[in-house]
Amino acid sequence: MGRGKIEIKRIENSSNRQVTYSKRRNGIIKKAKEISVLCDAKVSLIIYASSGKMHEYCSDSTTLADMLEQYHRLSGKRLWDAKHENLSNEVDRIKKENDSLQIKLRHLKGEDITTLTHRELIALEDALEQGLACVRHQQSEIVKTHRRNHKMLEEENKELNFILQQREMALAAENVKEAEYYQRLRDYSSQAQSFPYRVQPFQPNLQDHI
Amino acid sequence: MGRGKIEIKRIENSSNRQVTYSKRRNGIIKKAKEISVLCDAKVSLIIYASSGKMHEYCSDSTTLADMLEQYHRLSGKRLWDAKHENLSNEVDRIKKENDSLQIKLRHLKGEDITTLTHRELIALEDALEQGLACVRHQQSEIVKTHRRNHKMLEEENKELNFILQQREMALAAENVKEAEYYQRLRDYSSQAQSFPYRVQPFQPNLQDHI
DNA sequence: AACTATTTATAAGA
DNA sequence: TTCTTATAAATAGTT
Repeated sequence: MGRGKIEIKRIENSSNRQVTYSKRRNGIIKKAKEISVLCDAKVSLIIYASSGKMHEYCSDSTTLADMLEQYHRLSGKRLWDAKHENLSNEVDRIKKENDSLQIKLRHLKGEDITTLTHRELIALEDALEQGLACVRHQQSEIVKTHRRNHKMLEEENKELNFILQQREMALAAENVKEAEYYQRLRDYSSQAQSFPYRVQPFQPNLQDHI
Repeated sequence: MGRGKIEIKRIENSSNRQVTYSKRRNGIIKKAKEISVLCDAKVSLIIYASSGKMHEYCSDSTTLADMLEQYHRLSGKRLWDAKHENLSNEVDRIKKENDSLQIKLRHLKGEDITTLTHRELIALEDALEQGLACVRHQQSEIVKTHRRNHKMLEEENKELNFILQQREMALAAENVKEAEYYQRLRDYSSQAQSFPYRVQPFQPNLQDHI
């Protein structure tokens, strides 16, 4: 449709191709709009020019995501990447694992065991007994540790008490010395000014005991 | 383009709409093919009729999945993001649940319990004890059932044996009768041809005893 | 589904 | 790109 008929094959002239692309792209999008209005249809249209530029059209009544969702439902083909599929599979796998764990857990708690065989019950009993043994062993370990700690604290206490005592005794001795010194001082001063040399006041070195 | 101009608005006549849809759908798809050949473009076109039927076109040089991948690259919009995200979250959630179940299970088996507190160990011990109690109760139930079944079989056996005995006794009685009959027969024949009437041979009815 | 009068799209040119 | 216009193509209404 135009001044001359054209063959439907790649337009070799690049700028011609570009112009035709632009015109026909608009044409298609117009047609898409028209059919979606006239016939109540949903249309999704994505066009990439060879240049890489993208144009899209999607009917007002829907979204591209909706269209693809519906595509999946109708055709069964999943358009999105393998990742999605992988995730789906993983969810299923983990859910199954989860269920089996839940069942095991319930069995160990003694629930839902009426369907178990004699053999299974024996295995379960063994597991429970072993678990119980481990738990009790661990409890006794804790008690032992507590005792050990308690003992250590006690010894430390004793030692500290001993040191304290020593210091108190040292302090008492110093006090005695000091008392004697002041007594002597009083004795000298009662013998009047005749005392010929200056006496250094006593300075107990408390730093050693702090 | 047609016998008369039409306004671009929903065609109310249903069959008209259907016909127009069909014609224009073909038209668009033809246009899509043409532009993709003439201009080296990639086109993806999905159309849903209001009836729900789907038609699609995708340039030979590509696939719908490719188109969407490119769509994502060019527009940054992931069309299935929400779903993907949901699945991811679900995987994470279930994995966490799984881990916690695994840990609980290991604890019940007496593994990895060195980090537990005294309080936790006591709870664990209680759970194990209760589990063990349930399992043992179930075991005793099974034994009881077995015993009951055994008893029933024994009684059934006894009954069958009794019936068998009765039948053997009946059979023995028949045998005695038969022997007496043949003895009498021999006695008669030893008294020569004087016996005036024909004797029916004895036919024991064994059917009654089978 | 086929026909055809008419509208619409567009190729080529400016 | 955009406008113009001759012509090809699409299609609305009809059969």
